[in-house]
Amino acid sequence: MEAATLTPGSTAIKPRILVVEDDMHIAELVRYNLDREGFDVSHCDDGEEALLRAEEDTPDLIVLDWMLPHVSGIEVCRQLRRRAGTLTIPIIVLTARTEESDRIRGLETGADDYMTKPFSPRELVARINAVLRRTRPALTGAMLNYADIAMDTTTHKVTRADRQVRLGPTEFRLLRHFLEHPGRVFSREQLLDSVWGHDVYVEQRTVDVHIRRLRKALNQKGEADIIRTVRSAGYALDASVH
Amino acid sequence: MEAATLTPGSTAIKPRILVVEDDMHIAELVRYNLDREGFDVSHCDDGEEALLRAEEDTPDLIVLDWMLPHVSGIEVCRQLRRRAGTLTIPIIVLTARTEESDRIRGLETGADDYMTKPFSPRELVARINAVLRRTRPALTGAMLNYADIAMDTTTHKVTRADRQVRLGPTEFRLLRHFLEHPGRVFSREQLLDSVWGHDVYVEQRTVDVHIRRLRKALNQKGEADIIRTVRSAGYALDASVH
DNA sequence: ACAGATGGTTAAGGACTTATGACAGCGGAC
DNA sequence: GTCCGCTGTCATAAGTCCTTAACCATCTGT
Repeated sequence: MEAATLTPGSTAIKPRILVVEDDMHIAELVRYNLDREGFDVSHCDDGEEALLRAEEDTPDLIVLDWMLPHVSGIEVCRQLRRRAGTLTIPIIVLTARTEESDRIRGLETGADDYMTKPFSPRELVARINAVLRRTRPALTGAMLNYADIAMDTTTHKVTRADRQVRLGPTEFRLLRHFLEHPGRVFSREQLLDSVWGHDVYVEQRTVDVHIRRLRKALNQKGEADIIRTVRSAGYALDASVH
Repeated sequence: MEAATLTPGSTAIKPRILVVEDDMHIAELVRYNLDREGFDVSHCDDGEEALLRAEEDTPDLIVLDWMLPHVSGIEVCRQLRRRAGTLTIPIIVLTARTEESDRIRGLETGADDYMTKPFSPRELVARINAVLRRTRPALTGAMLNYADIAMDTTTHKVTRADRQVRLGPTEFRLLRHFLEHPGRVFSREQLLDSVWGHDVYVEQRTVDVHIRRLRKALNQKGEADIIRTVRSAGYALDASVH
C-alpha cells in the first residue's frame, strides 16, 4: 500500500502541449492519444495562430506539422527560434515527407525531433516524454506535491499556495520525507531513523521542535495546519480538516 | 557548412562522442562522418567497456548500438541511467530493429533519440546536434543566457547587464556550468566533478573560494547576488529574490 | 477533579556551515 | 630573472541552525 496512490510526480501538473496540424483527422488522433496520456492538449490549424498562441500562453512542447496553409511549418519553427520567449520551447515535427534532406533541414532549423507520417501515436508519446525528460525535469518527477504544497528537489525550493517557503536543512528533509509518504503517520523514532539517520542519537523530543518550525514556515496567516499530530503515535501530513 | 554550429577557427571545445558498435564497418562509417563534423570520437565494441569508459571519461553524448555481444544495448542504457555520474549523458540508439515496440522501449529506457539502420550519416549528425543543442548548448557555440547574464562561449566573453565581466578560467567554467543548468542546486562534490574533473583531487572548500570570486566579479555595486547558497546542499544560479 | 502522560512553546548555548581575507606556489609573458 | 595573474589552502570571522532543557497546555483514565 503506502505511497502507492501518490507516487512522487503523480500529482504533478499536466505538461501543456500545443498541436499545430491542419488535417483534422490527424489532429483528432493526436489529441485523443495525448489526452489519454495525461497531457493538457490545445490545438490550432494555422501557422499564424500557432505563433500567437506560443507566445502568449507558452506551452511546454509543440507538435508541429510541416505542411500548413499560409505559413509553412518550417517558417513557424524558424520564427519560434528567433523570439526570446519561445526560443526554448521543444518542437517535434510531423511530416509526410520522407526525404532525408527534409528531415535534416527540420532538425537544423531548430526542431528537437522528427516523425514521418504515417506515425504511431504510441511512439509519438514516447518521443514527447523523451524530450520533456530533458527539458522539463520538473514535469517528470523531480517534483513532490501534496495539496497546495510543492517541492522541487532539484532547485530545493518549496512553495505553499504559490508562496515561497523558507526552510532550514532539517525541515527540508523532514518535509520531503512526509511528501514521499503523504498521509502516513510516523513515530518520532521512525522520523529520527529516516530523516536524521540510523546512527544518530538525539532526544525524541527534538522532533517536536522541528515539527513546530516546519509548521510555522508552512502555515502562515490563516492557512490550515497541514501537519496532523496523532497523539501517542506521531505525526502525519494531512490536508483534510481535523 | 553545418557542424556549423562549430565555426571554423572558433575556440569552442569539440564535443566528445562515444560510439558503441560491434560492427566494424558501421563503426568506421560513423567515426569518419563524426570526425569530419568536428566531433572528438572514441569507440568501443563492447557493453562492459562502454560502461567503464562512460564513467571514467564522461563523454558529451553516446551513440549506442542496440545489439551488442555480451551486454545488450538496452542493458547498457539502463545501467547508464542508474548511476549518478552517467545519468544525464544523452544517448542516441542505433538499431536494425524496426519494430515499433522496440523503438518505444528504447525511448522509455532513457534513450534520447532513435535511428534505425540503414541510416543516413548526415541525419545522424543532425540528430546529434539537435540533442546537444538542448543538453549542452555551450558545446554548439551558442550563447548562454540567464537573467541579465550573457556568455558567448566562442569568444569567452561574459556580460552582466551589458557590462563586461572579467573572469578567470575556473570561474568561467563554473559559471558556464551554472548557465547550462540554471536554477539547479549542485553540491560541492558535483561541482568538483563536472567543473574540475573526475580525477582532480582538491578540497571541497575550494569551491567556496571560487564561488566567492565568481560572486565578486558578477555582483558589482548594488546588483543582486545571483548565486544562491543552499545550506548543507550546495549552490545554484538563481535570479529570484531569496 | 486529579495525577500522570503526552504534546507545544520558548530561549540559549553550542555545533556546524559558510564567508572572507591572506598567502605561498606555480607557470606564462616579457 | 621578474612580473603578474591564477589557484588551492588555511585561519578566522560571521552566520545559521540544532539540540537540549525547562515550563506550560492539553489530554486520558480513574
